[in-house]
Amino acid sequence: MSTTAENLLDAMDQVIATHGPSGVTLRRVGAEAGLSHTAAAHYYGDKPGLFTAYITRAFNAVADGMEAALLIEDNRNAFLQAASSYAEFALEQPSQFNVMNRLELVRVDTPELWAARERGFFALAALIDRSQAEGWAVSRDGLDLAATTWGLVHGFVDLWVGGPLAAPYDPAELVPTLLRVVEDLLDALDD
Amino acid sequence: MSTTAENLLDAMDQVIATHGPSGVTLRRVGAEAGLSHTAAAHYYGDKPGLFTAYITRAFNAVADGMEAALLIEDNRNAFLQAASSYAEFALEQPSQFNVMNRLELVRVDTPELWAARERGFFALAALIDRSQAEGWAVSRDGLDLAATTWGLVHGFVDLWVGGPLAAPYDPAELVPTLLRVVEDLLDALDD
DNA sequence: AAGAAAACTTTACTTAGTAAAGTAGCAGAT
DNA sequence: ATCTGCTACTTTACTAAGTAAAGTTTTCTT
Repeated sequence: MSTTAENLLDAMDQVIATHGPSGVTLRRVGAEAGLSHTAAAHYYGDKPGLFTAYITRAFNAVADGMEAALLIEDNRNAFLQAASSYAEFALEQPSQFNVMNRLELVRVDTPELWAARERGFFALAALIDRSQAEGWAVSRDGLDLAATTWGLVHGFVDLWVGGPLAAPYDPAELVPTLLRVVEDLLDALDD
Repeated sequence: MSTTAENLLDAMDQVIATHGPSGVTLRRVGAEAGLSHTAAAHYYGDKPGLFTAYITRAFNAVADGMEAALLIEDNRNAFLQAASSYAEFALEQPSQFNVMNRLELVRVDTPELWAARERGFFALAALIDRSQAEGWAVSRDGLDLAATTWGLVHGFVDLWVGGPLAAPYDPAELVPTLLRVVEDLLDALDD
């Protein structure tokens, strides 16, 4: 069973898919969910509030994937799993991925949003910590490594999904290509 | 001397800086430029048209930096110059950088926009071509290399400027850190 | 000097966000 | 059993903003 509030977030997926992020109106989201044009505002306060809830949910989904990757014991495989789960999320939930980093859509002073963002970052940081404890890239700063690896994966996927690399490339090639690149990066960062 | 049309694009910088990308209204842009609320629509057709012109100009500015980097004879230094010019553009023109990749804001079927995007990509591709001709990373696919290097630089800068890495990091450290990362990547990709 | 085109403005209409008040159904308390 | 209040919305109404269309003024062009 899903609540009315959750149904509104599901309606967002549909509205973004058909009308794009800028085509999101509270009226359309309400209509898509079979409710009045003020229903979304009732549950989430206003439009930024609706986007905040939507994006928070997306970050938590990404963080779930990262934390699942952490369960893999082999560090290299854990990194690869984290990267591919990020890419797969982008491919499977393009509506969510496309708006996740649009800070201007959200109410930035929302603790739940930052907590959701940090969950993913902390999972990556933990993996790096663990890898360094086992001798990988020990001469480097942990935060640097997190920024580098996250930056590469995010940038790569972002450009592929809707960016200028979308045209020349085949979506089915994203994950394998990304994995090659991440492997190279892991080797490059090692001492 | 600058034209009224250019003044409107300059007004955009100001409006985005003070009200954010979603705070851009034709009325505000007109007012900022000392014109009526329909002036921007007169010159650029409509709001997407205004953003298209604004973003096209930004891509051309980035491409200028990339093409300037191409003039450096040493390949490694050319890569580093290209990366730092990208990062410096992001730091100096945050308003422009923040909306450059927002495809939903623009009229995507605008040849000038794609031409401007391609200028930068082609400059990078030319640099990679040249580097491969001189023996660097010869076993790899050129497009792969372009995607990887652009993806890393873009992702890194994007997360630093306004993204989740903005908080823990100092802007002044962006360029030096990025250059370290790019050097590592260049070594990693080499055979 | 006259006509045309360029460079805007004025007016007016429609869509969308949002505040505020309203209503229907259900849950205990009495 | 009914009263009270709460939950879950809707209705109404107002204002900001995009945009079409027509109008006005200035500036070329010849």
